Order: sequence, then C-alpha cells, then structure tokens
Amino acid sequence: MGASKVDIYSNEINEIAAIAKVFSHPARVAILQYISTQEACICNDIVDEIGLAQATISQHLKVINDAGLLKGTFEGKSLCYCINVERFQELQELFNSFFNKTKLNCC
Amino acid sequence: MGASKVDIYSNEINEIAAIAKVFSHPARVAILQYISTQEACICNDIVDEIGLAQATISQHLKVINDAGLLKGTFEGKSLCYCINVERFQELQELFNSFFNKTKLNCC
DNA sequence: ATTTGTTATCGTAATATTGCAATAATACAA
DNA sequence: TTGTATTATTGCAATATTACGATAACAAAT
Repeated sequence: MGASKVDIYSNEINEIAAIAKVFSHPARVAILQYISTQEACICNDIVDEIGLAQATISQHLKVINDAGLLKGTFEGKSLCYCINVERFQELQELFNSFFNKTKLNCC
Repeated sequence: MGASKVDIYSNEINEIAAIAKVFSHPARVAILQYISTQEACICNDIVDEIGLAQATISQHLKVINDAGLLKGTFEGKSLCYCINVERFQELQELFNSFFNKTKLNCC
C-alpha cells in the first residue's frame, strides 16, 4: 500500500491533483515567486536566494518544468529560467474552473 | 533528510503550499467534488462512491477538515458532510492572488 | 443493556518525497 | 585541450504520505 490509486479517478480529477502537487511544496512556490520577481529571468542564484542545496533546487525545478511551467534559455554559461506564462495561466484557469464548479452545486 | 524546511519560507509561501497540499491527492479532489454534487450534503456513501476503505476516506476527510473546508452536522446516526463555501472561496482567492502576482512581474 | 449503523483512531506495511554530497554533463574562455 | 562556471543526475538516508484492517467511540433504536 502507500501508493496513490490514480486509476480509480477521472482524468480531470487526476489533473487537478497533479497541478496542486506542483505548488504543494514551499520550495517550489518560493522558486516560482522568486523567478517572477526578477527583472530579467535570473538563473542559478535561486540557490543562494532560497537556503537549499543546488541539487535540491534542481530537483524542484524539474518538477516545475515537468508541469510545463518553465521556459529556459541559455545566456552565456548559465541557463536563464523564465516562467511559461501561457501555461501558468492555463493551470490557473483549470484550478478556478474546478473551484467554481464545486462551489456551484454546494448546499 | 526528507523533511521539508518549512522555517526558511515566508508565511505566505507556506500558506499557499499548505492549501495546494489539500488538493494534491486525487482522493481529496474526488471527495470534494462528490460532496458538492450531492443534492443534500451526503455522508458515508463517499466510501462507496470512491473505491477506498472507510479508514482511508476518514483520513482524507481529516486533511480536508483541518484546512477548514468542511462543515459537518449530525442527521440521525450519520454525520452529514458539507463544504464550507466561505472558506473554499477564501482559499480560491488566496491561490488566485498568488497566481496573479506571479504573472505580473513575469518577463 | 444490547444491538446496529456510522465515523474516528491506532498500528503497520508499502511507497513517495525531500534533501544533500558526490559526480557527471554541458558551455564557454583561455 | 584545460580550466572554470553552471546545471543535471545518481545514490543514498531521513521523513512523510497513503492505504487498510482492526478496533474504539458514539448515537439511536430495540
């Protein structure tokens, strides 16, 4: 046991849960916030900004990236991370649509 | 290690992560959706509807409840669950405010 | 008081997540 | 090519989550 039974839920439900999972760790929320507040989309100083090891940040970035939320471009030696705003917007809308639907039928 | 370093993040960031965690498991999303789609706020047949053991559902309900998202009233023998719409709305707004702020400063 | 129906809690096993050091991989500069 | 800077990956160890059976706790009815 211990594994989530993904197959017993609808695609919509699994999608909402998958989106929420990205934001369910403070490091990932902090990374997204930090990237967004930088003038240009700044890179490896995420590690300095947040107090976690480089390997850990890289791992969290992978989770964020797997959700389609990052665009990266190389600038000199370093990789310049940027939020994929279109996808970000899309997730927000999916989430809101779930919230709104749920509120509607409520007693 | 393996424990999240909650103390190195701001309250706002931890709050967003905590909200997201509630929705990060498909069972909890399914439970919320199911409760909302019932005419009256129906009770223990959540167990029948979703294919999980009663103990497991109860555990998920506790997580949802700890986030302030449930109102329960006794009706005869059984506990009648209902979504706390005000709190639900509040979480939606907190989430949206994070999304909107993040989108704003984006490159 | 006993039974019945309902929900919560406990104990435990399986799996997932988090975090880091070490190391690989990559890109640029000299 | 060699060195330097940056990011990804690998391989653990620690902790958290998920799931379930068993059992407790509670309310209502008999």
